[in-house]
Amino acid sequence: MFLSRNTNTLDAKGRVSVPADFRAVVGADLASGVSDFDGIVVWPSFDGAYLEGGGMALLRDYQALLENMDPYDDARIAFERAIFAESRRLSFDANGRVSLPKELAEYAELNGQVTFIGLGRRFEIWNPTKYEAQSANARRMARENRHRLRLASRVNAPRDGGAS
Amino acid sequence: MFLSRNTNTLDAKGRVSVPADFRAVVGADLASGVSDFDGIVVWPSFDGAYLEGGGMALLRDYQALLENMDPYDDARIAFERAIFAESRRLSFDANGRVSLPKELAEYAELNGQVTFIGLGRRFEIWNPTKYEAQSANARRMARENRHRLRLASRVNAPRDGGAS
DNA sequence: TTGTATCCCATGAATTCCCATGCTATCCCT
DNA sequence: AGGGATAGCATGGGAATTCATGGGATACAA
Repeated sequence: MFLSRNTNTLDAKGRVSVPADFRAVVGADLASGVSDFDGIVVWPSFDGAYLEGGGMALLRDYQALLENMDPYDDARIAFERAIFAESRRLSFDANGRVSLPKELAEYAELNGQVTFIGLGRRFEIWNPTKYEAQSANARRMARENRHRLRLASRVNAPRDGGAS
Repeated sequence: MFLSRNTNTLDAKGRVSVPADFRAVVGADLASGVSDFDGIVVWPSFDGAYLEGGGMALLRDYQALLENMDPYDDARIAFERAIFAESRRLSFDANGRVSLPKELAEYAELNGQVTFIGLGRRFEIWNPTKYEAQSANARRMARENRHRLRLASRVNAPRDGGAS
């Protein structure tokens, strides 16, 4: 599970260290045979100027999701083009860095510093300054909506689960 | 289940012993295969100057809750950013300590002593002095709302019957 | 050549690991 | 029940390892 937020430097050669925690996540997939690729997969978000990424396991999940949609559903085709076609495999070097293709860095307006954001099954890569605003906003909104963060009871799960 | 209140010292290296009871809780998850991580996960509360935490099992529960929401629901994104992105995996050393990242200690204004508060499925980490005021307040409010503390009847009542 | 991508090695800082200690609660034996 | 041994827990400090980062060398393509 990708957790935590981590800012690393993007050097002149376009390399950036992937946080060790993140490497451990995809490393576990590799060890357990879920994946055969020692690295991450990254693509430009279709929702803003940042990148999305994950391990091969995530891509498999998206593949399964899309294969359950109608083959000629326009949305399915659009997702395939926006995610699979735009994504790049970035493999780790001996020190746990990847080299970020220029197009991706430009798309997300990355220079100097980049922030990795763990979001559970996937992660995002942001320009640190751009993420600041997002983060402050998220905290405020999380606080306002905190009544919706109600875990189902583990013992006798009630029917409604009701955020009312 | 995380129970009781426990104050331990935060040393110069930022280490603090996790109460043995708490370690037993996450240890059980580990042994039963619910989790594969021997430690706790901690993040800054978005509701005050204290930390929230739990085991990986808790995070999975939150993940399940969030993945049932619309992927682009603003509240879902806010929770993901406020919890997953801000949380840190803290693994136990051989003596059951974790090292608390500086940002988290600063956020909760922790120095010298920290108080772990067991709250069932999750726990909180407070500056002991700050928690005092909170605690008195909680007792008063619990008293005012005592009529609402009505247990649901259990379908298969166990034999112990025990008003202990 | 020039730019680009990989691989290898070096380094400082931060983190983790390991061992030792005092204290307390528990157990066991008489 | 006394009293001593024992094990678990919280804490301190030093050593070793990992992590992020910079730079040089090498290979390949434009």
